[in-house]
Amino acid sequence: MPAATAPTLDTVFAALADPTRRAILSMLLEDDMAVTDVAEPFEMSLAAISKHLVILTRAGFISQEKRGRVKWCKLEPDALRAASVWMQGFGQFEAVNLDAFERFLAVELDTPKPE
Amino acid sequence: MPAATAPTLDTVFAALADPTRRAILSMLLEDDMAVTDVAEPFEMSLAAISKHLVILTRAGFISQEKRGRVKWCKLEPDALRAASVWMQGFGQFEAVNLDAFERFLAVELDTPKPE
DNA sequence: GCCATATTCAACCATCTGGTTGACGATTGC
DNA sequence: GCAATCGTCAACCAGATGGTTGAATATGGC
Repeated sequence: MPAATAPTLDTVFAALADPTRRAILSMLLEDDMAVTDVAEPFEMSLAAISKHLVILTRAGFISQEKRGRVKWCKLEPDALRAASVWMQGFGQFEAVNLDAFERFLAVELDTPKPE
Repeated sequence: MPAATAPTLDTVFAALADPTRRAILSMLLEDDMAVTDVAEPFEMSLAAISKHLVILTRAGFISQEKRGRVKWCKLEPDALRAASVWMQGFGQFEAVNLDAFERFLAVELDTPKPE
């Protein structure tokens, strides 16, 4: 389930503004993980990590699927696209930049995508 | 003066998480502006805008130069690079994505850059 | 059935954030 | 010189954020 409500740039950037959450995303880059395993390397309670995961889910960065009693967290890299596109808009200063990136996006945004 | 202390991903993303600040950046995309002019379209006090500009400055997104009694704000698009690079790391999932973006960055990051 | 494991919920707390107002310091123009 | 303009500072406030603990809810294994 990729985020109930369409994530806004607000929620997307706010989610990325916390080092713990960015670290979690990096961990999930390697493989899907159970909540308990995500929490293991951090020096904070499981409940705190659980909250971070809710925020990441609402921002659309991860999806969570419960199999048995463990809940698996999976990275959803598509969520970074909206933010990335917004940011790259500021590259317009250098003509080369926009040009190159538009070609890049032409390929990247090929897949149809609601919202 | 491009930010006294090197901006962290924390400050960069936090700066982008506010709609007012993103709107300010968009305005500055068109041209440099005085603080008063930046504040004009918003329904909040000048002091509030002044605070937002401090946050954007600390994040490295803008620089401010005082000429006479007017302080001019100028966009500094380089600041987006670190964040952009970090984000694109998550594109690694799709080989195409990384490939295209690395070519893109190869050109973009040509200019030498500390940190 | 029962105990252990996995995760969330609820209440609480300190701190950060984004806004306000009013006073203040610089600078300009007449 | 003096009034007006530009911008920040300081104090304050409400609400969000990031953490805690302890209880509650599934589920799995024996």
